Parts: sequence; C-alpha cells; structure tokens
Amino acid sequence: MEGKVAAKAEQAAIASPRRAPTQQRSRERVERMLAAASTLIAEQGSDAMRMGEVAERAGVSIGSLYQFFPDKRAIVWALAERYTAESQACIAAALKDVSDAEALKRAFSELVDIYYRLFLAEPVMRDIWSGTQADKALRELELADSRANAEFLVAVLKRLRPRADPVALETTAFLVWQMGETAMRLAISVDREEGDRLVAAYKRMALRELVGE
Amino acid sequence: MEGKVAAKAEQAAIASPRRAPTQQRSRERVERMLAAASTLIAEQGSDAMRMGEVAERAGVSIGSLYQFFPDKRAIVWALAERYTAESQACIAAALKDVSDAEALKRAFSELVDIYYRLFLAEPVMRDIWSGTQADKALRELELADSRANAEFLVAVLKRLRPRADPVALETTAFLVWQMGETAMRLAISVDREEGDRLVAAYKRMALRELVGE
DNA sequence: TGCAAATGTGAGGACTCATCACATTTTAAT
DNA sequence: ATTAAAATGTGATGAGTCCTCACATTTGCA
Repeated sequence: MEGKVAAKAEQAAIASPRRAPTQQRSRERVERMLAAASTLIAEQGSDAMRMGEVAERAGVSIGSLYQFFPDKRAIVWALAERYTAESQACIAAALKDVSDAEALKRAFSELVDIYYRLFLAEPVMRDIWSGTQADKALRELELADSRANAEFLVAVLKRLRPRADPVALETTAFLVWQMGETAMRLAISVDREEGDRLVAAYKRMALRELVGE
Repeated sequence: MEGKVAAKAEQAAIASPRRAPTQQRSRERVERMLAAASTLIAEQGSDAMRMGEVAERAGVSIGSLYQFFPDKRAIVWALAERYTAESQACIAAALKDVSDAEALKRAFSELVDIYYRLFLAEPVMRDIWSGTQADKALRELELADSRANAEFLVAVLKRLRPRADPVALETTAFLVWQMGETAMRLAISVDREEGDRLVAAYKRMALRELVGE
C-alpha cells in the first residue's frame, strides 16, 4: 500500500468521505464502488487492489471514485467500519442479558465460535484486519472497536463481581478481547486442526480469567 | 509499501540476498545499507522509507542496493532476521536452567520486562513487528520465531509437568507467547500507565496458565 | 601481467495514486 | 418553463515510487 501522498502527508486519523452523496444516483454509485472494492479485496487483497480497477468494475470513472473517497485507504476504512458496526451490535445483543457465570460461559463461547467461523469464511474481513497494523486509521478503528466490545464485557463483569476493582476489570476485559483477535488471526494462519486447538485453548484461558476458576 | 512488481508477482516466501557479498569491501557496504535503512525506519517507519534515500545515506548507488537485496521488503526482512536471532538466543539462555515453578515465574517475569523495555526503546523493532501482518515473508518469520520461542517454553513445561499431554503444552506455549506479543504491541500503543497495567495483567494470566494456579 | 569474476553506476521503464479543469445532470425557486 | 446554482461525472496528466539493465570499474588470482 502507500502511494506517494499518503506516505508524505501526516496520515489522517479519520478518512471520511470527501463529499457525502446526497442524491439517490450517487448513493447507488458509492455502493457499487464499495462492492467492487470488496470483490477485489477478496480476490487479491487490499494491497493489490488498484484504484483504476475498482473504478472500472464499479462502472465509474477514477474521478468519481475520488469524489467520495479521499484516498485508497478510505475505501478499505469504509468497509472496515461496516464490519465493526455490524459485529458490535451482535456482541451487544449476545451479552445484554447475561447476569450469572453460567450464562457468561455460554454466551462467550458462542461468540468466539461465531467470530472464528466469520474469520474463516470472510476473506475481506481477514484481509482488512490483517493489514490493520500498517494503517493508522485502521489501527485506531480496531482499537476503538475493541474498547467498545470490552466495555460490553465490563458491564457483565461488574454485575458478576460488584466488589472488584473497576480499573482491573477494564484491563482484563480489554486484554481478553485483544487476545481473542490474536487467537483468531493465528488460528486462520495455521492448518485447520491446530487452529481449532488454539481457539479452544483461548476460550478456556479467557473464561478462566473472566469467571474465575 | 508495495511497488508494482511486488504486488503483481507472487510474493516470494523468502527474501534472500540476490548475491552474497564475498569481498570485504562489499560486506562493509551492505552493513552501511542496513544501517541507513535502520535509521530511516526509526525516523519515519518502513513504509515511508524510500530506496533512493537508503542508497544516498549509505553512500552507494541504487544499483548497488539492488545487487544485494532483491527488493525493498528484503531489507526490512534482513533487519528483522537479526532481531529474531538475537532475541532467541537471549530467551534460550533465560529458560535454559529453569526446572521448578518458582524459577519459571522469575525467569518469565524477567523476560516479559525485558521485552517490554525493548519495545518501548526500539522504534525499528516496533515498526517491523507492526508491519508484520502486511508482508508474507515477515509474517512467516515472526511465526517461525514465535514457534521457536514457544519450544523453549515447552521444554521447561515438560520438565515441570511430565504427565501433561505434549500437544496441549505446545498449544498453550504457542498461544501464551503470541499473546505476549499482542500485549506488547497493545501496551506501546496506549499511554504508559495503561500499558504497564496491560503488561502486568498479561504476566499474571500467562503465569497462571504456565505454572497452574 | 592479464583476465574473469565481483562489484558499482544512474538514467530510464513501468506502474501507481491522486488532481483538476471542464462537461453534464439534478434540484429548486421564480 | 426558465434558469441559476449545486451536485455529480470525466479522464488526461502530474508527481512519485520501485526496480532494471547496459555499461564502467575494481578485485582476486594464475
């Protein structure tokens, strides 16, 4: 990744649309652009994705692409943002009504399985979160996402262990969540059998940490 | 990163020198190239590092650079390889004579501290392991490194718990190690105070997992 | 000394991201 | 319906990058 400009200019923290599409026509075009980008990322990865190809597949000109996305990273960011929004809603729902250790075990275990399957099945998601470390805006998005998800977990923990130090709970939840992402990334980069073992081991470690022994 | 060629061609798994320097003269020049690259990465990160600038700072021509390194990634890889070799030796030494739980606690805790300080102090190391996910060769190097380090840990665990399932020990050690790298990366990307908390929490979790309750 | 192998050079090829002056379509007010 | 302003669309072109290659120089050695 990284053309000349992005490398020289200070990497913008947030890559927002250069101009929000207000007409129906342009909203549809933006959708087509994102769909094209998604396809290309799935096929070749976001590094190999070429802006010209995105435009061509979306049936628009290069100029139109840059009218709604300030640069290449912004397209990837927009896709990532959708994934996080969707998954956050899912996680919040799963943890909403958990109020005892048994329920937490079930809900957490279920969530890990869902995530694992998602990582295995979604090449776009995989690519985006793999490249996460190289791009500042993406890194911040992932961090914010992780903090938000950890917060859901903290809410549950506070119910289960009202006497515990809140700061310690935050730290634990944040760490457990980030380690989950590590375990997923790791699991999909080795063969399936070892991947399954790693995910299972993570689940055990995390639960031991969350519900105590 | 990623110029046209590297993106199109199948990413080579191993980025080996195009031609090994046999004369004293060229060996010194290669050292200067690596030193220049190291400086530039520390200053601006490996993405922003420009091949022309590396050549200029090393006092050689672009052509000479490409005589010993097949492409840009190979330079970063060479630096990464040095770091891993050095740290593996350090880790092996620290764990070599550990044969009881108390000693493991001490040695592991010490190792984590050393790594944490290293991450805080070495911008090059930080940059390289951050970009790790985007580059196949680097990802594989890190994976191999992690497996090797986990192996040292497994050797210790087998001494402490001779009856345990070897495969389970492998999985645990590998996961614990990878999570350590996650914790480090995370710790240096937040403020110092939270970073310290995260590292401490990781240490506690890891030890609980390694030496049992 | 002579000659092959190793080493050194940098202008230029190939390709990329992103811009901008200009054309077209939509919206909305008269 | 007319018309002006706003939104949208276009693609040749600029700027910048990685890397190659034909050719020059230096070194090791018989």
